[in-house]
Amino acid sequence: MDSYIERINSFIKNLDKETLLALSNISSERKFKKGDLLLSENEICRKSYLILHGIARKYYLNDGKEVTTELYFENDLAVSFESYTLQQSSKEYIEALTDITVSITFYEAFQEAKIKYPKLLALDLMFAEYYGMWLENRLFQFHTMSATDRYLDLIKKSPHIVQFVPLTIIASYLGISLETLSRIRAKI
Amino acid sequence: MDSYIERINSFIKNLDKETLLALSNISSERKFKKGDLLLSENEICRKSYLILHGIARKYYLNDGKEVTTELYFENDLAVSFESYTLQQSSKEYIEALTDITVSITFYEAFQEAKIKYPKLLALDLMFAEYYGMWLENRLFQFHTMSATDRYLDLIKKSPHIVQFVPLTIIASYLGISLETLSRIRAKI
DNA sequence: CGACATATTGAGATCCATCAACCAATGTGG
DNA sequence: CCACATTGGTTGATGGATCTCAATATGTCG
Repeated sequence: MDSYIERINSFIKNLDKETLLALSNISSERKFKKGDLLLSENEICRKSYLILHGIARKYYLNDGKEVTTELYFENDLAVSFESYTLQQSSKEYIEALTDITVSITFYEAFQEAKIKYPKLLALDLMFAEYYGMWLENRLFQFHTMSATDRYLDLIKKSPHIVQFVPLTIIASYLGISLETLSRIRAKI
Repeated sequence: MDSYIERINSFIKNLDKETLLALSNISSERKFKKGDLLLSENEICRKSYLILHGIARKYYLNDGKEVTTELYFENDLAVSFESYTLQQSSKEYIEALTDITVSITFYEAFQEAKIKYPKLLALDLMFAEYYGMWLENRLFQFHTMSATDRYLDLIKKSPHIVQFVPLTIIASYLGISLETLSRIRAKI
């Protein structure tokens, strides 16, 4: 499943020049400061953000508490999936955890480009498929693994996460309390 | 999000005749008996199954225990997503919970048809998007809700499930033990 | 009817959340 | 440069949710 990202990247690299140009024509670079919100609740997610540099996260509020749903690093694509897909108001926030640089593509422009360049449609499908597999894997973890095992799996597969992301956020990403995470770490 | 299914159905209805014909040309109907496996672990999922009548489920084995990941009813599309997408061997089983009738479409034929008929590519994307949103919602439930709340949500949104699916399977679908589910039901 | 799958109920153990106190590092205004 | 606030993390005590094991009940089907 991990190699699917490589397949996507090689698909992008091998796009014809025309399609690549069309894609770059509807994308633009921008910087955000640590703490900035790229998307807020109740906004419609009209842009996708390709993280070029830095770290970001997606979260929602549940009973006033932040629940982190995804952490973004270099080359990750950040969107609030449901809000973006349905162009409806978002339940989620996207926040810069460090100063970041992103490549922004507008939903509307991408939709139009997909009609003209079917390869972009295929690319969109690949992104959706990758996200689906990623979600399935995450669901598997919640369905079958203990808090400790989820943490161990995280540091095994993504050791960089623990280096750069506060434990408070990691705990919420893993669906456990900060205190439990602290105790898990103490035991290892 | 629920209305997205309607959008997909109306998209299908409004397909041009040529595309519809192409689609029906690569599909065929078949019946399975209760208990039959449509897909086994270690097989590659080379077909998608549109449930025309009856009930099915998808599950995997974890420590020898069945973990149900999805329940299928009329008009649901059954595949092992990762196995189907990557054409790699499956970790999951698909099983008929009653006698069922399905419409089968082969992966290979559909891939070819998508190239010739870009609207099928768009349709494939819609299915993937719908599945992604469904997974996000399920993840939300595991991330934030108690066993009781997950059960209440299930009977609210899908009362038919409880009528036709054994509690053992519902418990595993909800990620709780059969005993806990039994106690939850007793309390209501 | 017997046999096997399915569901209920009880008792005890375990995992994890919550509440509260405390600590360390960092940053800021005076 | 200090005093103090803020943020992030640790540790302890306790309770609740849920699991596991075991016994029993109910249902279903040949």
